[in-house]
Amino acid sequence: MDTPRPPATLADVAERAGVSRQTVSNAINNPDLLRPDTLARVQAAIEDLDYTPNQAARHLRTRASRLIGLRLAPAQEFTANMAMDRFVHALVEASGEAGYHVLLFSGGRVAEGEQPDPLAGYDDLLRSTAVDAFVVTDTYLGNPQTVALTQRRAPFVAFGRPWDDPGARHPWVDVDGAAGVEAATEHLRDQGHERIAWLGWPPGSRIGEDRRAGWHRAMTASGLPTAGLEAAVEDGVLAGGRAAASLLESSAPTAFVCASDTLAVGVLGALSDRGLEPGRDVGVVGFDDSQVAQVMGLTSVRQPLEEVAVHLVAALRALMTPTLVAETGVLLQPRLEVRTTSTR
Amino acid sequence: MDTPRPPATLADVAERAGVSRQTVSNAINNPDLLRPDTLARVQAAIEDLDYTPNQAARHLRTRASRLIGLRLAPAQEFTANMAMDRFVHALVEASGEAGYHVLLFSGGRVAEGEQPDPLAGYDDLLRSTAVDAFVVTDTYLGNPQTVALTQRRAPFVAFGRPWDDPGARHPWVDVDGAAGVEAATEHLRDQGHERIAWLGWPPGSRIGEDRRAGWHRAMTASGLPTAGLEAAVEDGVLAGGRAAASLLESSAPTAFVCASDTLAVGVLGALSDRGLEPGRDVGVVGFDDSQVAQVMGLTSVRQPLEEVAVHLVAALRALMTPTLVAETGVLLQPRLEVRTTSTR
DNA sequence: ATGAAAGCGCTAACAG
DNA sequence: CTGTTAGCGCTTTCAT
Repeated sequence: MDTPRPPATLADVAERAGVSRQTVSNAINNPDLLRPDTLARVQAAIEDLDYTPNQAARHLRTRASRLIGLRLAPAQEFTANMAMDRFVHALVEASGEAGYHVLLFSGGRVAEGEQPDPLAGYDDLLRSTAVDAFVVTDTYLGNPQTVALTQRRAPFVAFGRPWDDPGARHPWVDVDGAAGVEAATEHLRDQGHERIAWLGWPPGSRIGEDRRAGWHRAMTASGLPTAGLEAAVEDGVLAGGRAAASLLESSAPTAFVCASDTLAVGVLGALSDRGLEPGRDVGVVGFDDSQVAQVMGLTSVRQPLEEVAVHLVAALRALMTPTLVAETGVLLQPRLEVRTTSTR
Repeated sequence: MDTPRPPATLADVAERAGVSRQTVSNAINNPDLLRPDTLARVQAAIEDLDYTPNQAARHLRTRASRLIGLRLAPAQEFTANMAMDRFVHALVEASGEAGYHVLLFSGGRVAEGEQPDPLAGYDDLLRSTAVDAFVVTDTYLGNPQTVALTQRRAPFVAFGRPWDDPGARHPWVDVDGAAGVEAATEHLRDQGHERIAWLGWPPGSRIGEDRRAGWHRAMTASGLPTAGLEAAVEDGVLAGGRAAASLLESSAPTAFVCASDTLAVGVLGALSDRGLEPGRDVGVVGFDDSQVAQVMGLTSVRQPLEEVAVHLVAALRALMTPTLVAETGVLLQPRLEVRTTSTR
């Protein structure tokens, strides 16, 4: 019990079971090739010896590590990080079910004043056969890495549409932000609101434009006015608060749909300054269903990250199984998490 | 450019450089063994061929994967998850600097009505040589896994003190919660508060008791009253709000120190219900410096997770380097992040 | 300072 | 259905 005996190997099991090493290997990887009684004998030996295959040896032989690489963004990139935690969880879970583990690596230190190298880390991991494939998450940056990875013939799937690259061939999974915002807007309309404002980001963010489109679509479809009812500011509580104050001043909206929970929190602050109560007086909806939203009772659009992860893993498996062919694009629907800031 | 040429191997490099394979290996792992000119020639060949050592082969030979295992807790365990995101980031960063990657695995699905197996996943990863060591984070559960891992002679370090196990021999790193809360309490006292209430968790959580001790220590040291100025409730916004309301009613505190940001948000709600302004009227301090605190302007005790990660990795390296000997315990000081809810 | 030989533990390919 | 042979790419002896 106290001797750190080296772990059993295939050969040990084979000897104990009175079969060849190959048969043990088959017992593990292709059980149906064995006669039931042989199989049972081998399994008993495995049990007795507490045998677990050595991954390194298996990897060397099969040229597969059963590891999926995920790069953690170096800094807080815009707003997407709010949900990163949940996404990582979901991915680990989904990968685990498929027999994969998730290997985290960092974007690498960014030297002062230098552009972060979007490819840092990928290359080494790939060529050193440390991972079998990647999940790329920050495609909204203009996805320089997706084209680079494609060039390198690296197997990868993206969480996020290839917005700027209509020729992209890689599998991707994304969430329909526009539909989410549309549903949020309709929800506010159903609560009796007519002057529903959009608080979004400055132009240039495809995700931001997509979300705004959802608001605009819902408003025009319902015959509601949009003129003067929108503002675009950097993601931040203060900026959101100021923009909300100014909108309240200029165009008297009775509800706000926001591109992020952060902006929505800013709106909440502006309301509080004016003695207005969220929900009863003014409806507010955020985006991402972050911890902030959950804790503050903020109605928010929630991305189905668990589902995203499952689809990503499925695509990955398809990618790595020559006989399977992966869907190239999957668009998932978010859900509106209704809380107190949008109901009277 | 288009041919997916197989990656170069050591032999390729050796041939190109006109040396033996062993020399190339030395060039990489023990450069000082080579004559400068040979070294340069080998390095040029490596460059030309874009060579990266095959990890699987290296792992098999050296019996080390340069992977650190981190288990993601199955569910939302109490309050600690608020900071998990930041911690994972920090660990990935610190590991990367030391040439390690982080392998994430899940606690495994917990069958309906069953106890989650605290050891699920560890065993296989270890024996299959998939990881070299583990970082264990949820020691506050009564750390069943630390003893189990110790028995199995698995190299691991813990984020969290071995509260219930004075005989524990494994390295650990923790944050001095008591000192953090003490500093928070003193900060409120310095702001002129005398009736400072403690809003904590029900007994039974060592972390909770530790934090409470910090408040109590600061109060008695300053000769301030504590009687009737505390409440213990489950972690939650609603529970925190109710407890705060009841304390305000019964003992008129002018400030609250809370065991978590969640509880502090509850206090904020209770204040708002009464038309009291956080900071000006009543001081409020939370714990963890979560996104919620940052977004709401909540003063909070911030754990130095980056530093924790660095120490954990250092301990891990010591553990795996026979010549080095690791410190068994490191206690780090948190920092008070002062925002608007505690200043007038 | 450099090279030759051996083998880590496994599985693919082929025989029987 | 089972066994034999070979070798994945690397590093650790041990010679030179």
